[in-house]
Amino acid sequence: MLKRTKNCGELRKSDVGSDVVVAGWVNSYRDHGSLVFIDLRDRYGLVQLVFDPEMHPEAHEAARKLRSEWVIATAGTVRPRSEGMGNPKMVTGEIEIAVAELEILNVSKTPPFEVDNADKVNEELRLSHRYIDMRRPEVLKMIETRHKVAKLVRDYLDENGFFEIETPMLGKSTPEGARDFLVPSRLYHGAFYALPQSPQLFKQILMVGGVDKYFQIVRCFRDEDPRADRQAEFTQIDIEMSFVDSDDVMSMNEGMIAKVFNEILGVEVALPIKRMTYKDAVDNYGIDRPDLRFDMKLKEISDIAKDTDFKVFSGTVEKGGIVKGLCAPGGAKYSRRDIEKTLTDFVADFEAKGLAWLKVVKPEDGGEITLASSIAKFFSDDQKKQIIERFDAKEGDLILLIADKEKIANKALAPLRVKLGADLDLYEKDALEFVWVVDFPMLEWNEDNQRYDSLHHPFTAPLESEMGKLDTDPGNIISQAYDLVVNGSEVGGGSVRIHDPRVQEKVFDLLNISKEQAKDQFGFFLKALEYGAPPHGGLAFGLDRLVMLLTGTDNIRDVIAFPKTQRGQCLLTDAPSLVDQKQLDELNLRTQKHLNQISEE
RNA sequence: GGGGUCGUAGCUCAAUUGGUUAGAGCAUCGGACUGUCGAUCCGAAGGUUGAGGGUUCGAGUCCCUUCGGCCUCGCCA
Repeated sequence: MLKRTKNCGELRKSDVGSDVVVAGWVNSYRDHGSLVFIDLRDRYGLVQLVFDPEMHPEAHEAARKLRSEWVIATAGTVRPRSEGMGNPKMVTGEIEIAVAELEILNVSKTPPFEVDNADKVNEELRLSHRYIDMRRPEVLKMIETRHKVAKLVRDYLDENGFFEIETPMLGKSTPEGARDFLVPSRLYHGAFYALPQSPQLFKQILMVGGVDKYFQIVRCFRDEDPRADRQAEFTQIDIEMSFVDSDDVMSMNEGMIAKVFNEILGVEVALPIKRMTYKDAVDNYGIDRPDLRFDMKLKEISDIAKDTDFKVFSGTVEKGGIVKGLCAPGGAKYSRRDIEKTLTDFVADFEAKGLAWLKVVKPEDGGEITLASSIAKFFSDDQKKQIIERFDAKEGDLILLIADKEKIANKALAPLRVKLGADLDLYEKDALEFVWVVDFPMLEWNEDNQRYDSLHHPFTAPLESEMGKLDTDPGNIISQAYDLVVNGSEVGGGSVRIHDPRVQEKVFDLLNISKEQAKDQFGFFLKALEYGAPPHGGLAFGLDRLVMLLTGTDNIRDVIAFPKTQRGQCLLTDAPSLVDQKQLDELNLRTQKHLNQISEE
């Protein structure tokens, strides 16, 4: 076999005259009957090969048979292309290789799609032939970026004294949180392991064990329906530190994030990253992960709305709801149909029952700006003026309002704001806005189950100053949790943990987890806390989302070498699949027919 | 579990209001060609219109069911 001496994509004018062996895949061929040109591709790029029948008839004859994606190695001489023959579109376009010897390393069936046009090909086909899709420079670039991020993270944390430690993948199922993936145990019939949703308890136990600083780039599993930016199997950069407060954790980690963005994108992240309280985020942006690339803050106008003749507004406020909205700069250009159909349908997905709109216009008589709308007649001139002032609205703007329960108004307005920000071009394409969201409530009242849920997770510590509220006012406890948000995407989050077993028991109690349940599910952990647990805290970054931001994609499958579909299938391997009866027998498992199937029989 | 959207040749797409034998570009196969680089030129082959059922004289097109991709609500401590 010809042994490779150079990579295709790295050859330059300076290599002219040297004899090289290159190997790769046939990207394209141009057969002139006499001269044959091949663009050869490897991970590093393309290079043009020339086969000349007068110089090397054997190689030329063989070259005429080459087809797309055949794997070849060639020996030849790098030579310059003469004046006007260069290809400025290729980085190797100033040279070519005059091939003396061709070795066909492997043939290929005609590929189901062309590598050059794969970005236009439907994703299903690309995923089932991921090894072909992967030959695209864009995909290899993602794989490279992901590798670089992992390396930067390892180097940074190593330099700062962290140990990389693996934790078990076969663990104990706990009913809290997301649905577990279960793995049946062969040795204990009827018992199951669960794949980790995160190594949360193990990393805390590592702190109890005196490890002091831990990290792991680790796969996590949550059996919930996927979205564009999440799938059931994902990777976290998991970090934990002892004897720290939340400021220590945030400053250590923003240093790491700044380094990653600097090395990969050349961006200087201004440190320290700014902070915003949970309350400010929800009040001004309707959500705990605000997109700060543009302003357009939400404003509440319940005080004005309650006195208007518009029953939808006044009635909602009377019933304890709010009227809240935003002012879209230049949004008056939307047609009434755009607003009443497209935008109203959009917010309806988030349970908003309606969307009121007011266009900011200048009257024909040239007076002061006012509001025009089918509902404008319900507002007095003074009320219109107050609304305009509240939003600091300008002529040509569009004010959109939702009257509903506060939770629903925020839930609908937050995505509406993001949509309008994009539609109205309110930010630069490559803008990056980082923010730590802090001061989260520790608990959240769950209406359906009539109990508290953890907003973060049950191991999150309250602010020390809030400890007194554990007995008196648990719903208003502020916790020591923090999320790092970039461009409206939560890329990481964590907290200072509870290290006092008495506090931990108290929190379980508030979460309506009985002593027996707590002992059964978390007994091992509570026990560990009793043997000298140091104060500790940490966080976890979503590696997939970080790489998405760094590569500018909004599809998580783009940043995973072997991703799964929306129904959790791997189209390459066809997992999940049925298994042999023998395997089931060994596990003492029997599959159950669906009720519908039974009734059909 | 719900909503939306898409599915036509290997790929990307077209096909008027339900109307003749479902077309085009690329890819494939055969031929021509000494400097191309998305090579060009000539020719050929390629279809259960995702699947099943229905309405109709007639269905890619309308209706029902179903499968799959994507987006999304719920869910995701």
